Amino acid sequence: MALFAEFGVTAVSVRDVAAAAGVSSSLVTHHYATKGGLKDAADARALAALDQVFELRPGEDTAEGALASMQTSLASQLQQVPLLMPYLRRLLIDGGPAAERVFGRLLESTRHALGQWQQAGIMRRGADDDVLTAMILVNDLATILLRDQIHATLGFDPVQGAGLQRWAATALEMYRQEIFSPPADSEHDQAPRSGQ
Amino acid sequence: MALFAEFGVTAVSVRDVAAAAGVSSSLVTHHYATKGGLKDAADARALAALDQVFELRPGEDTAEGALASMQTSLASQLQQVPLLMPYLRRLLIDGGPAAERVFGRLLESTRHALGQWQQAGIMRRGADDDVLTAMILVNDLATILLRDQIHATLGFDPVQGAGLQRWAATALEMYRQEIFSPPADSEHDQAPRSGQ
DNA sequence: ACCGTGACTGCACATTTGTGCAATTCTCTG
DNA sequence: CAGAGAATTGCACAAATGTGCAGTCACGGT
Repeated sequence: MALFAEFGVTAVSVRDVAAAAGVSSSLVTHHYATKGGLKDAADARALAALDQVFELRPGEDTAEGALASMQTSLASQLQQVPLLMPYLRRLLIDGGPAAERVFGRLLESTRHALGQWQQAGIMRRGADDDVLTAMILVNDLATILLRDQIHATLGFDPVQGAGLQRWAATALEMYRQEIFSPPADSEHDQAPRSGQ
Repeated sequence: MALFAEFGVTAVSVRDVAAAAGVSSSLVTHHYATKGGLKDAADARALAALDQVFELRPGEDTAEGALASMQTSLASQLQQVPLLMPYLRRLLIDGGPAAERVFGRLLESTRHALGQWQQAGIMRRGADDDVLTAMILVNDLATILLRDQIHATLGFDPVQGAGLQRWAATALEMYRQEIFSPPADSEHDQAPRSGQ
């Protein structure tokens, strides 16, 4: 998974995988039959891990404490399973059925969370909620996809440690302006809104 | 460039390129010496096209009419040079010096545009403007990177025709809430802000 | 003690791929 | 029209790669 994620499937040979695992290349083909089988197994492992991640969600996204943007929750949860984040990146990049499946699932999870936030009154309704949901998800995923570029130009890693805090704070600031309710501690003047 | 963009450099052989061009593989190596030379030439061509795109910008981004989000302007300008958008996608995905260079240039262009908008008073200042600038750029690029996934799940192409209009409208709606000044035709109540 | 099953390996083979080289054809110029 | 230089090609070769096959070794159940 590490090799596939970093260099792409086609750029990695079965012998590379075998060498990284400290075994012979024959053993790899013995277990997974073909290279495609190996790729399928890696995809299945990633999808299973993602499923497990999503199982945890419904319990925690009712309170306002979970409001700290999809970026924070998604990135931190992915952090718990090493290799999953770079592999998810490669999965989305390479496209195909697995990518559509995982993207669809992420979209569904995002839709669910946003729906709860809207019902709780901490998020307003958009004019085009389907597109808005996808856009928020896409914005979050973009941080993963362009992680290296952001790191290289801004000087910090946006999905880890202090860099994540800084990036998430800006995302939160961006979303809080009317998409989410203005924060009470804002230095801007407040005004009643049509929402509630 | 089309083959590199769609399948990645390693997945495309020199013979593939030659076949697509209707010539022998020897001619390709004759002109570009090695496969790396071919890749470098393709990169140079893409970077030159991008440079040309950015030359046009300073003249038009003073008026409020140019406010229609970086997404619209970037995507529509890339549209004028076919192959550039998918190639830019592959460039950013594969990483490397060329990717850093083009990302840095895009970031500089974004910074310039946002600075002018802030000076014109149609955009407020953020708490962390460096990060906010990068985030806006990254959000726009994400539309290109995840184009296929968005298309597959939402049912329309977010970077072309009517789909672009719909996607850009949502982006504009998202950004207009306080990041840009609230539009005058908003149905929400208005309030004075500390900005100006 | 026997043996079947699975982990594991070395070897081989056909195909692909990058690259070099000699030869041929095309094109433009003096 | 002749020839120089570029365009273009066929061929070859070594390295890499996916895949198949026979065989060895460890181990748990009967």
